[in-house]
Amino acid sequence: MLDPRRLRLLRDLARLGTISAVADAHTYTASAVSQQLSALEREAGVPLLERSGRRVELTAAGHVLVEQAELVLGALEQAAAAVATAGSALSGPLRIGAFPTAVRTLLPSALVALGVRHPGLELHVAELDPAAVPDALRERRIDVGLVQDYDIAPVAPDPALGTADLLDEEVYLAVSATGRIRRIEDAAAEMWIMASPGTLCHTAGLRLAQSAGYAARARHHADDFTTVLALVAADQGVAIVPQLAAYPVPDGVRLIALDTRRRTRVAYRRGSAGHPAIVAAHAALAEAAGNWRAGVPTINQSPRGGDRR
Amino acid sequence: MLDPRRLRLLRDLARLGTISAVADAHTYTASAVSQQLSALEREAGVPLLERSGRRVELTAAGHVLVEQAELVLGALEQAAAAVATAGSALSGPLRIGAFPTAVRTLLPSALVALGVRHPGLELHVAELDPAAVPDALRERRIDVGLVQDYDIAPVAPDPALGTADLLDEEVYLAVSATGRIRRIEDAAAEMWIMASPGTLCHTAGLRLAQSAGYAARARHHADDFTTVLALVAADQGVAIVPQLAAYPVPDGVRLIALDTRRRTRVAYRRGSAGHPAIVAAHAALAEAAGNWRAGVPTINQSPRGGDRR
DNA sequence: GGGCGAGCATAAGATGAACTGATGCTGGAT
DNA sequence: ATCCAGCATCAGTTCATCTTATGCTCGCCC
Repeated sequence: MLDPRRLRLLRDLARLGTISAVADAHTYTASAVSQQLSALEREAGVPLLERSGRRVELTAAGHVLVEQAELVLGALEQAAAAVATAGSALSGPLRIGAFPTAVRTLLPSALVALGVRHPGLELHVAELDPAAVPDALRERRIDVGLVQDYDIAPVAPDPALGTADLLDEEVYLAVSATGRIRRIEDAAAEMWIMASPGTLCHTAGLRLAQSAGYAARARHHADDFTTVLALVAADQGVAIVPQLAAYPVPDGVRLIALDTRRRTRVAYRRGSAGHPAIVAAHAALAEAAGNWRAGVPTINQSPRGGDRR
Repeated sequence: MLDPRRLRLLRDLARLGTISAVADAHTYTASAVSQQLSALEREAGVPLLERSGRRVELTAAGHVLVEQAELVLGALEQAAAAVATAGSALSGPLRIGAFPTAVRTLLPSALVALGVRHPGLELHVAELDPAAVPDALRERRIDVGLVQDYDIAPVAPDPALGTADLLDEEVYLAVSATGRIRRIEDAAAEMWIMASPGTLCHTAGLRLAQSAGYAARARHHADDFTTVLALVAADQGVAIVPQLAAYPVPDGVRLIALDTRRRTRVAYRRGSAGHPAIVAAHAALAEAAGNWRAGVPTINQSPRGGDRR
């Protein structure tokens, strides 16, 4: 009988490309992964890997088994969800991964709500960039995460995940309150405060500037929007800031509405949508998002923006 | 992540009723099964069992998980079949369970064919009564088995198995060549040589006598048809004998065609129909059955029998 | 071409999980 | 009341998984 833990390793090898990368992802040594995959080959009765230079590649049979592995792992997720639904009370760990702004703004009240409604749950929250959420879910480091996309930086859906809508936000150019900038086009000569390269915020910033006809000149990199806004207030540059991070607007900062929006979704492993802990987490987060939405203004004046509202 | 070996134990507990029976079926101790099921409860996060007198019963959540377990186990079988199909050559064990007459008549040539076509296969044959085949497949003691039913003793399909047609045989009353019996109705006063109670042959024999208006008087029990026919030839009684076991007809034995047939099917775990080893085994057995069919006569004269041919 | 590091496979050992055997408790049948 | 069935738990044994060490091949860069 094929072992699901080994199937996961094979699946992740197909995705990550090297045994070392899989070992890192699972906090194992490469040796452990190598031996487990050899054991899987013996179980399967056919070669699944072949040496290719320093690396290994999947054989045709290996690729077939990766596809089947997704079905098996999905069935296991569904089984776990079904049995949790049938149980009378939620218990056990629930690991939530969220980006820093959400941890600051949404998670406090969501955790309180979850703790009151389901005292048996062990709640764990970790800060995690949305781009890292799919891997963390796949590798079972978290059970629920937050993923995002911007109009101007769309993200393809990941087939291993299910998602549910949480937030749809305006996006602003944050500028000094004493400056003369009226539109993003006026910020060509400004210094930009950007997120770390590789993050979606960074990509979105680059593309927004490009849409306005120039390449953003990055002077600072900061991922924490509280820090970003403090720099803007101190006249150290301009920055792209989503709605969730913009309020309360610090003194010295003015917001200019932009022609894009950011969407945030709750993500979980496909098959686990019905798991009551996932359902509960989504409900608590949605409630927190609703409360947040009720407390912040909307400043987008564009006809397109209006249509969206 | 739920462990499939534990899911199998839970599934088998639902079917067998006690932890001791599951332990016997898996050649484990009850203690090992108890501990593994406790571990499954911890994995699942809900109680799956509750004490009921000396025994345990499944909770509602336990029943839900048993249903899900069948899906998971089926997905694993499919994965194994798919990867075996993708491999270039068959290798590994193939365990075939067959009733003694089939082992004697069909298996020799089937094994030769398999050995020639797939030298990487490790072939294992065990004698196994058709009534025991479903459990043996479920418990992975065998990979392919032979199951049967008679018109007069139908057997409900087992949802955990897939099957494929192999043989459709005549059924005879074997009597002494020197006797005066012409029909089964004439055998009311005869001593019967019957199979062991609990076997399908035994049940079919009882029912055939009942259909002829009397209760068969069992004097001997024997499961080996070679022995049965020797006893008939020695005038020790009459017996129900299927076509596969009847030929070559020993001296001193006469066959009377009966108004029922026996069907034999190749059985395997559901989901594993596409496994090339199963495909190969079925093909080899079907070929052997075809060869056997070409070498034996048919003596059934009844219109209904003729229709069937 | 040589040196260095990446990447993997294998062997030996350490650690954790699965299984056995012993024990004690509850229950069901006689 | 007695005996045996059935299970849960504990302690010990056995087996599986993971780590560490080692050696090999490959690929990149100087």
